[in-house]
Amino acid sequence: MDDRAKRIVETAVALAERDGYQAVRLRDVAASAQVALGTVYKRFASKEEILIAALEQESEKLVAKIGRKPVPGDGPRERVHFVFSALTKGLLRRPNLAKALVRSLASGDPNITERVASFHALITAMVMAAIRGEAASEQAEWGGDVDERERTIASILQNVWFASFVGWAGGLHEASQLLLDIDKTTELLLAD
Amino acid sequence: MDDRAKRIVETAVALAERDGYQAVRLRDVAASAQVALGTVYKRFASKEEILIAALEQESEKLVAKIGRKPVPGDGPRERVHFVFSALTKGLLRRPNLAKALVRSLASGDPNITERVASFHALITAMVMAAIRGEAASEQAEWGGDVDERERTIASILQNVWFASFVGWAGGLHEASQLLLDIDKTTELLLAD
DNA sequence: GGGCAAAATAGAACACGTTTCACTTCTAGT
DNA sequence: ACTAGAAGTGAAACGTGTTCTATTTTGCCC
Repeated sequence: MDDRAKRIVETAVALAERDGYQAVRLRDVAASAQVALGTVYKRFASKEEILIAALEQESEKLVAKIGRKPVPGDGPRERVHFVFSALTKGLLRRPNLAKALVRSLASGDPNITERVASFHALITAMVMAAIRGEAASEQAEWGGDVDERERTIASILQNVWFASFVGWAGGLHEASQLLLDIDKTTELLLAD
Repeated sequence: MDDRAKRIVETAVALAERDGYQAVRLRDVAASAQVALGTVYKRFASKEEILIAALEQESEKLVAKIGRKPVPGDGPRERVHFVFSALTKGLLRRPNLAKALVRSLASGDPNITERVASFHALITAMVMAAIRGEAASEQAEWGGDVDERERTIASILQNVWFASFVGWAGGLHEASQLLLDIDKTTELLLAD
């Protein structure tokens, strides 16, 4: 990502953080990033793509924070709780930004399908690492020997978290519900 | 809902069915429903509200089809499968419409929060009925004696289905994945 | 340091959701 | 029937995502 693209994404993040999705007006983004509107569209095909790039940037930061070391905690449940707690807190520190990013994730825009899939895969991988008590970055080293049951459980947890996240973003419930949902699910799916 | 409102929603459904969310242009809706644009906005606050009204109409039809009789099937798993299968097939019969409706469900628009919550509650209630082998419409008769564990399981299944539905709408996977996700989840959560 | 292709720019223009407004038609109560 | 207020209409206008174009600037090769 070149310099201008970085400025564009950072500006979009700043605007979303302050006032949410609708505040990311591309004319404002361009002006604030000291770039012409045409340049924005040379780098990004749409507003959604800018926000997905922002999501990628933010998730890299989160992974850097919590994905390096083996997940702490005495059992799978505790470790899964830890990962989702860190993820959720990390994102909800800036709720307006978080809502804007979820909105892009759930937009259904066919042009960002691959990147949405990558995000989901990233979360699933982190959850699998948590179940096993490994560091998420070890994922790359695995052979093909992933336990199918663990993958399924991780995927369910990822789906529950995502659905609950969308629900929070839409005002269905408080942020605390996110972890409640995850905890209830792990209680039924994982040994202590 | 008065006559004009009905025509508006029906027109929106027809347009979404043919060409998806973006094809529901409100000027076209108004023209096709033989109504002025101002009248559309007197009935509905936004495009999202029209589509949510369409979702309510469609889910009523689905409930009428599958919610009247006790859910068929020999065990909770089979019955849950039946309900989600019917729901999914019913919606995916018109994929463009289904995508448009999911998009509204996941839009995060704060003005439709209550109706999104109602939809989720409806699905959850149907799943609980399926677990118990009852008819969903019996729900109203229940006292307060809902089994907390069953409610939790139903809610998890609802979340998984919704997340998978959003994934399908965004091109992440085929429609068949929806039922696979549900079946894998019930295998882990419910006795046969 | 001149020339050229690629990139960037300013700004107009377009599409569509949404709002507004001036005017007309209904409808209910008398 | 008459009238006041509600509802509907048609058209214009605005905001913002997106596209387009003519012009300028930049980076690079000789």
